[in-house]
Amino acid sequence: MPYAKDHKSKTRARILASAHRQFAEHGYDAASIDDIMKGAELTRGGFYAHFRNKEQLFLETILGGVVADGTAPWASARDAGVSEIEAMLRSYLSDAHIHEPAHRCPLITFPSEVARGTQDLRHAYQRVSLSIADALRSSMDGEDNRARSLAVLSIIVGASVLARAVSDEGLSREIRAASLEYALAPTG
Amino acid sequence: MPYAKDHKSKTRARILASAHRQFAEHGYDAASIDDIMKGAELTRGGFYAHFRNKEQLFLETILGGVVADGTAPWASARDAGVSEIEAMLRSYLSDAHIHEPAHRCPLITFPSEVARGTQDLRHAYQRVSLSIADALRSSMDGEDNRARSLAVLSIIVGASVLARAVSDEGLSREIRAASLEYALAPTG
DNA sequence: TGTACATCAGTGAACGCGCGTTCACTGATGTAC
DNA sequence: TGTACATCAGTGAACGCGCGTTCACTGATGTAC
Repeated sequence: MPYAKDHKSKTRARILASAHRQFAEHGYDAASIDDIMKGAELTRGGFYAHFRNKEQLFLETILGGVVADGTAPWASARDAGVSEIEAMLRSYLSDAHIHEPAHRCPLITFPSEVARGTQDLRHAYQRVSLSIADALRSSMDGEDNRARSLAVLSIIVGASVLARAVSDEGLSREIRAASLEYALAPTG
Repeated sequence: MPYAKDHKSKTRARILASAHRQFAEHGYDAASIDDIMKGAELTRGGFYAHFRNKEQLFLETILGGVVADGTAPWASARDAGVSEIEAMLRSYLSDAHIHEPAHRCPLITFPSEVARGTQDLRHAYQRVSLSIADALRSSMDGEDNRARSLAVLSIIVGASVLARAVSDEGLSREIRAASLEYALAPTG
């Protein structure tokens, strides 16, 4: 047993973290394995000892978002004086989350890539979607909230996608504010 | 004057149409100028007589969506027995629009590419966003609907993005149905 | 009406480049004695 | 405690390939006479 037994898994995690950054910033095609490995302080050849190929790395990058992580913007949160659901939505739509270069949530960082991708990729994206919808749902009042949680997920995903792709920061904020209000409004 | 005077502009339009198809199906990076030109029944060298480079072609592809087009899914429409806004939302979220390979609306076809793109690209995306929001707004009852039109735009964009990227067709429909209902619900 | 010509849209070979992936190797390190 | 060894994570040159872009050219066509 050369090397400690968690040595390889730690290296693998470093590659995944670097991959997330590179994919988020440049997109799937434009992020190169060379740059990803450099970001993990390794050289390109070592990549294939950890992942089958680039496609599998991307899939794991997306699935990484589903891992329980208390700092994720869709994690349960509670600010002073606002409901749990409001705190989650505000965090998800915050300037910090929208403009972070290595965007946390795969749903709004890789929508085009996944829509054009393999069934495996879409399956991973679906898992993340349902996981976030469940997190939203469990912080909503009332019962039988499945439909409402999916609609609210649509709102925050749409608002985030638009907010990031629009050129005017004022409009970006306006879209998020209008969407937040709409998402929180009671429906009959 | 060799060639009729609309000859070049017709060729240009053919290239744009082919580009939209290729970009929508494969994404910006994976769509090659070679394939785009083949789709317009031309060869690669001729491209640069029509467009400065690939980037400019992409920008014009996105702006093409803003052009008045009665057949666009966000165009004014009226089905029997439903309000104008409901007809528009149903059309936008229909199976036909969501699963069309050469997806019509640039907002849901190129979100990742634009978010990572140049200011010019985001400006074009913003113009399309506002144009569709205006179309929604003008078919809404009541006044001062700017905020509501932006929120509804977020819902249909988010629902479409999720619906296309998810692996299960049943979930895709469920997301769209829940989002449609939420978008049409009166808010207070 | 028929022909020579000038124009310029379109051709296709060529360019340099960076990509994903492979592979023979190197060398750091835990274990056995 | 000290040393030789086997292991295997990581290296980096090399591969074939397709990309965006350039450019010298070809040849179809409207116009002038």
